[in-house]
Amino acid sequence: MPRQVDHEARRRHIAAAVWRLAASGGLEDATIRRVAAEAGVPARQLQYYFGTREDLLLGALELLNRDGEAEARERVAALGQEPEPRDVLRSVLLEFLPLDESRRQRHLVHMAYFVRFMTEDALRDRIRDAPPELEDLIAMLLPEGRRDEADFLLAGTTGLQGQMLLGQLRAERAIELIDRQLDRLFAPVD
Amino acid sequence: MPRQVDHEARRRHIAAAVWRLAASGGLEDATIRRVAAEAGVPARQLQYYFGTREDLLLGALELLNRDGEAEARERVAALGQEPEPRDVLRSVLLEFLPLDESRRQRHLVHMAYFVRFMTEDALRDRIRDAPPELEDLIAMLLPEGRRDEADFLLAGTTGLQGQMLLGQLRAERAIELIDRQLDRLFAPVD
DNA sequence: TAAGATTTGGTGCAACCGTACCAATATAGG
DNA sequence: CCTATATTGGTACGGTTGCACCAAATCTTA
Repeated sequence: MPRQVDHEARRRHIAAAVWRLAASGGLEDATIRRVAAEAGVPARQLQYYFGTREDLLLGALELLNRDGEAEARERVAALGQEPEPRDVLRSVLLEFLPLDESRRQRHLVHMAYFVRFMTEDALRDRIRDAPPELEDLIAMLLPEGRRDEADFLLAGTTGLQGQMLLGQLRAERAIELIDRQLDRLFAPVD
Repeated sequence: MPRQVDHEARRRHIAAAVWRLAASGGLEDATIRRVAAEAGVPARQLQYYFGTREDLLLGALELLNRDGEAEARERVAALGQEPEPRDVLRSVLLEFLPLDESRRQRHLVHMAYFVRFMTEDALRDRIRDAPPELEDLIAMLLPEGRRDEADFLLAGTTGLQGQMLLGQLRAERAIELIDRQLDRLFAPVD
């Protein structure tokens, strides 16, 4: 057997270049040649490790999501052994806001893929799984499991995400708005 | 003077082709040649009426927004002479949901422009004006003018928009969620 | 060491891109 | 009718795109 290479690492290195380009100029900027230049590798290497451009964009998205979930899980775990439901919920929601460069880039890239999410079947399936379980989780963390409030809370958070990405909303204000909603939802019942 | 042509009509006809392509495949599908074919006019005509491709995309967005505002104003006006604040607010919020093909396409196209909104200065300015006044309006329509609730209500609505566009949420459910929030916000104070 | 599969490098091609350019055409005023 | 000008048509060009293809290089195992 010949020389072995860490495929995962190479793919991640290339994917990171895709993310940077897609975040700054949309998917149309993520051409094979441009990505190769951004990653500092010959264009041929992208062919070898991903195949077609379509496969490259799909693979880059897959890695992005994997990284994002890992990061999110880490931050929730950092809350300690037996965290309050409210703190867990707050942490989950804040994961959707671009509060650091990592999250900002991730959400930006997601926006770049958005139109394709709706028209291309391969991508459609890839996101139709996650959301329901996420809304279940939020509903469970809420007192009395109020489903309507859980759904709107998540919708509101993603809405704030969009406003932040557009530079229309500062982080402090977004967090404040979420905390006010949490205040209300976790208020003692009269 | 030679033959005169209704410029506005021609531009709108071409812009509609841009919308259709951008809604189905993103901005990268809206090439000059493709738009021309979609509109059924020679490519040269796009040059004449819009200039460069950048100008075309900008102009198409401008017309889209103009149409959208007109449609929205119409629907609010249809509420009658002295509508209840709650009905006005509900109507404004529902304008953000893709409840018919017109709105669906409009929001879809906006998503296609999203990444550019953030990176290109020419587009940045074009949207930084509207939002504050919209949030003011919502806050005014709310009892006691609760600014925090107004802001989160708008964010939640745009969040629901995204979920609907992705096919994760049905229209009835989205409207129900909004109505539940309105129930709460317009509930008589104890 | 020999072998053979894995990994690279570079290049070529057909298709498409945006747009500049030049003629031809059509029509409203004189 | 005639002419000036708004409008259209078609094309050509330099550049980029995705990808297929062929050789060379590299390293592990037998």
